[in-house]
Amino acid sequence: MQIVDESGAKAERAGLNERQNAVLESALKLLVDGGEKAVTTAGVARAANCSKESLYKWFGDRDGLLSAMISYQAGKVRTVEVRSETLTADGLRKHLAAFALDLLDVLSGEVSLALNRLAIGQTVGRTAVRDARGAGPTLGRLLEERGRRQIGRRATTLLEAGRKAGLLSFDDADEAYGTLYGLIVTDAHLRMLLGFDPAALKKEFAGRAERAVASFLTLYGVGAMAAA
Amino acid sequence: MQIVDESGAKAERAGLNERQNAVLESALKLLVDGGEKAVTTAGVARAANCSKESLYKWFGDRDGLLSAMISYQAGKVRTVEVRSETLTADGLRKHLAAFALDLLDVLSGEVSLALNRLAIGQTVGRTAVRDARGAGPTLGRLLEERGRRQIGRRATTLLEAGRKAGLLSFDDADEAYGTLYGLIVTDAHLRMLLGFDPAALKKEFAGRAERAVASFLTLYGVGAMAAA
DNA sequence: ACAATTGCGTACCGTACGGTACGGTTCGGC
DNA sequence: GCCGAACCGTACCGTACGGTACGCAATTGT
Repeated sequence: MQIVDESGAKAERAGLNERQNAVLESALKLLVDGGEKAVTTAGVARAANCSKESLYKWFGDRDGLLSAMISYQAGKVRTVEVRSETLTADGLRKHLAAFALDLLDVLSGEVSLALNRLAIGQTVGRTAVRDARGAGPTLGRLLEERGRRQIGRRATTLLEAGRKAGLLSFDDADEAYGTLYGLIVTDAHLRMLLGFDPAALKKEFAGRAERAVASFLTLYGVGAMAAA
Repeated sequence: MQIVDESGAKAERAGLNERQNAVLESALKLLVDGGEKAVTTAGVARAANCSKESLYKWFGDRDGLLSAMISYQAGKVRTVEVRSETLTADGLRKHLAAFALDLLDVLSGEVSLALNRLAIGQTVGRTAVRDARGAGPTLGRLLEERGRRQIGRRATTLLEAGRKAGLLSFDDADEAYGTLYGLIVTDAHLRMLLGFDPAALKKEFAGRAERAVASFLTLYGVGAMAAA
């Protein structure tokens, strides 16, 4: 396989060319509406109009394919940086609300749910089914580092900005973020992973986000900020 | 709630005799340290010293076996009723702290984690892999109803008692419970499901529970109760 | 125009698993 | 002492999947 020039329009994520991304897209589609068992090498090859041999050449292994799917999807998530100065009380509240909605949106996404199910299904004990070969990091680790970490960074920087602006008060930003996360998500994520219809929960998202932010500000807000 | 060991004489849960419970115990052991793929009919039969034919006679199906495993394990969880009268401020705080610790304990249990992984792994979209035959409710539903529901009931009755005693203030008990759950668990459950070592998290349980209860009381406590 | 690379389609192999069938054995009732 | 039921151990069958090999078309470089 040769490395094609990177100037090709878009994508080219992580050294994968356009064709391979298309394959991953097909594989993700299969995963979303068929579960892990639907992601067979033959099935992916058929769905993507490529040969199994190419799959193995590109991804080395079924596990390699699965890992690539996670990395590929994670690469799609864009975090929006927040400008730390000019942070008013109402601005912070709005930013927090927006974050809450984004978080719920991401977590309830079909692809996200499918990938989480995949990674969890591969997990056993505190490691994961380890292939004979080296087989890089666990799928769970991969998902956590590429997914949750990114979102967490965005949140903590926002919280730090709030503290610098004298609007929030806390010792440990990570702990505060943990609280915020818990208030927003509660057990909705797990229930969706278990099959609860996301559509039914999505209707509550707005209210849920609002209440979570209100509670969070009650706990960590300074002065007027803490008023419900 | 506590995990009781009913190995003595009785049990006979849900129409299953002692022998079959022993088989389920073996199957759970296999699941815990081998993941779903380790629970093969032949493997269970070998581990339990029974024949495959008996497995099929008793549980009808591999899915039936998996369902029985969930039901069986869920039957072990006993919820401790709380006496609603004579509820002092400090008593409520203690009860909440105890609940928080119990919740974290249950969720971090190896068997619980393995079963959650199993149910999640079987889930696809908003349903689950549906067997040819009727095949009762989804494993995810089963797990949610027999596990989470029970714990939730205990919590909500405790919260109701607190409200009746004039110590707490909220409109919707379920919503308040959701907040409590989120404050306690945050994303610890998901991370453990993804393979994060529970032992590493268990050290924080005490502190985490305490902080969660304090935050909860700040949000929902009445008067002196709300003081950290 | 020719050679080489790439990749598709398909056929193939070994294995592992779900599910069934069968012979032998234990155990309780009569 | 005999009978039937329950059950164990094992062998067996069909299938599906991961992974590899091969033949042939298309594309690319020279």
